[in-house]
Amino acid sequence: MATGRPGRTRSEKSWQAILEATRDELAAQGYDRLSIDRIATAAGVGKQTVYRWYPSKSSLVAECILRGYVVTPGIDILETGSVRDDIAAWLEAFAAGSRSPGGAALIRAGTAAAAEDEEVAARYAEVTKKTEDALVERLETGIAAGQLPAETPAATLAEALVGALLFKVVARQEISPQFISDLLNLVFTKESLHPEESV
Amino acid sequence: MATGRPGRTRSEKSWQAILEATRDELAAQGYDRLSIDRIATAAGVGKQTVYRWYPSKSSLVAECILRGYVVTPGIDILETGSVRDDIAAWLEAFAAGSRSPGGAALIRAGTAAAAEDEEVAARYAEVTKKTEDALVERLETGIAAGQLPAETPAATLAEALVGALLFKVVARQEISPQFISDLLNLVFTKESLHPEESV
Amino acid sequence: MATGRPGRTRSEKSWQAILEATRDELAAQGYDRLSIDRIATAAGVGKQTVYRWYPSKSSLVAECILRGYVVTPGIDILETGSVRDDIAAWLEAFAAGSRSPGGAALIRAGTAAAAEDEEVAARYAEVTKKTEDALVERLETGIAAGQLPAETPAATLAEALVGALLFKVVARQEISPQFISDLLNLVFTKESLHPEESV
Amino acid sequence: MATGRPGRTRSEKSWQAILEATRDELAAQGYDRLSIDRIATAAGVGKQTVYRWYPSKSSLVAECILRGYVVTPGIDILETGSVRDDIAAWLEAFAAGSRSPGGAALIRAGTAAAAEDEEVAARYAEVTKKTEDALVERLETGIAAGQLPAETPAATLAEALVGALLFKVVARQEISPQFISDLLNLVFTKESLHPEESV
DNA sequence: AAGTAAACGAGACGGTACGTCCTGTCTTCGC
DNA sequence: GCGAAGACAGGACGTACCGTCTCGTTTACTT
Repeated sequence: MATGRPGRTRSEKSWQAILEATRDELAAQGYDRLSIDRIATAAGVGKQTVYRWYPSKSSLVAECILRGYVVTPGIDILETGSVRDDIAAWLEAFAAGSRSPGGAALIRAGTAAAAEDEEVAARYAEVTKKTEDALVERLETGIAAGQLPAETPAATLAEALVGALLFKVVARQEISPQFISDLLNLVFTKESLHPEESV
Repeated sequence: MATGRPGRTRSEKSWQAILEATRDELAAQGYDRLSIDRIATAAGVGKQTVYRWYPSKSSLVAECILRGYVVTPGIDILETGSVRDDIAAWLEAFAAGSRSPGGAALIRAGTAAAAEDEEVAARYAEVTKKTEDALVERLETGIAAGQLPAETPAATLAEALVGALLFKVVARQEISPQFISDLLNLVFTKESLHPEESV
Repeated sequence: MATGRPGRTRSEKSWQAILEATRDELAAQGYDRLSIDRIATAAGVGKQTVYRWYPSKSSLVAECILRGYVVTPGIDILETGSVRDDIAAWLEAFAAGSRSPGGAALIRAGTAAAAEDEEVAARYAEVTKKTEDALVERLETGIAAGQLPAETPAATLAEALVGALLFKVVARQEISPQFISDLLNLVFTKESLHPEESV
Repeated sequence: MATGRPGRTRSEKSWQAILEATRDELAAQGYDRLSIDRIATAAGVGKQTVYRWYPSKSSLVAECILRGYVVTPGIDILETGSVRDDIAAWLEAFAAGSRSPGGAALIRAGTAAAAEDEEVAARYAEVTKKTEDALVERLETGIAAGQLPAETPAATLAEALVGALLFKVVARQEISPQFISDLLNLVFTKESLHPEESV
């Protein structure tokens, strides 16, 4: 695979080691305690190599987020026939992820990074958008199946759900079964077309 | 104001100058670019004075947040008779606040701080809780007035609304009238007791 | 010992540790392999403390030289009655110093530093001047005693002697007894008033 | 010009460009601020090509010195009949060289390099030796002509003269006509066989 | 003419050191 | 005795070079 450019080709291996080290540091230390020195050492790489790939701490983190190393609120949403069940499964999957060892730490670090830096925010939004799109798709199937009111604003609903969950993680509150159940009740109101509901 | 102790009393003025300088730095630089050195200089205060009041960057920011210097999603919620109108007014007030010059920057800095530090997260939750409580109160008045279903989980709804809004700010997306309108439609479903709504 | 200035007083101890560490590094590594990092670590001092005292590697070395940590071609010149014997003793003392473990290394490092940096050169000249002055004083006593021609240009002679010796050290050549003896014969020529000479 | 070996022949042009770039850097920056990177770039050459010719900064400088790019204290010594006049001419030529723009800078850089590195010192000594040999030759002619005492130690005298001059350059002092005149008076004492001298 | 191999320019690699900034602590003076 | 001023040890920053190691290309010698 010729590059056409002179000089040694950039090391794919170093690049991956950098991203992995960054993820580990993010989970262990959070965003503002990240140290490029430490990342480079952990990755077995010169500091200059880190800077050759990414000009700043924030763009490095942005890349990690974009590549799903950090915030991946599970894109896979089931399609079992019941929208409510599928959304419930997704909520529980997210809650489970946020309870895993580094899970919440990574989400918090990523959110902090997004809150502090415009570029990171853009990547963060890109990634959450994917989840929201998957949610929207499932919600619209539900609308088509008559399981949700026709005028449900799916995109906004998806955004609100993601926001609510991330907020819980940032505020360091547990995403309890009760919370999930309440959210479901809000989305699928009594008046909705899914009358068998109970908390 | 005699303290009964010998020696010079701690300067209230210094203390305020510190908090104000911190707020300004937070708005201008964000959380991880905060510098105690700069804060002390800007406040015209010795570094030790800062540390005398607050043992760390995070607890200083925690205090700023707690005292409403940073994230204040307007606690005052109207009671005009229509829950929907009152919630709409609150949403719009928040949106307006997030569009003001330092408004979004402060919210983002505070959120980043909360995401990175447990103590800050606790204060952050304390502050958002006040807003949520006010929302809950208004929602329950609405329920009592029959403007919302009896089984509406007010606390969770309040949390989700706050989360959704903060997420928009972090992701650097505008809180559009459409978004607000959609949120209202989600809360006050067509089948709800407020049928005259339209986007 | 009041300084009149606020703030912590500069640590005399740190300062001495820095100079000693510098001297050790100079002897061990030479001038251009000096590392401020290493000096600071060896002195048990923060790098900033080094820079607070000296703005650059060269001014640090300049100070070391000036304080006699580096090039001290023995100022003490005897006054036994015979100029020739006294100068011979001094030459031999210098030769001995240049043969001691770190002796030659320090002289070379200091000379390299002087050759590369104007400020160091000034201090270097200051120090060698002291030796030259002592030599001149002794030579003039000798002239007065009729042991040297009246018109001997003592200052230039002193400078030439110092230069010749330093050159030998830089060129990494031994200062042999023969060389010393030859120098003496040049200064105290056969025609001079010290007729008992033999190589 | 067949080499008998396969592969591209080493580029004479690159080699010269390297030496010239090194000399320019030495004159402009001194020895310890030399940068192989900069030399390679200035010479329009890959860094590896520099290292192919010379394994280190010091051996590169050693070569420059040896090839007379750096320290050339003028070998050509006249033979007019008067030793004193010829030595005087040489001293003045050296003084003139040390006053030329890059002249003193190159001498200082070379001396610094010699003081810091054994290999460079060896080449430096080789080059100064040539000058000393030429001086010795002229001095011995003078001795034979009866213009200097028979027992004059020519080699040591030559070494001392070179050392005295280089020391002046390193110490950044001008080689004044007075200094030259004094040196001559020392070598050719009043009692010597050239009595018509006066300052 | 095709093949082999060394040297070329370019430039990325793992590292070390730079000089600056900041942290949290300690110390000295002035109010 | 508090508070500003500021020095302290320590650690991270982003940059500059070190000497090495590929790249793709050019040039010479060998088949």
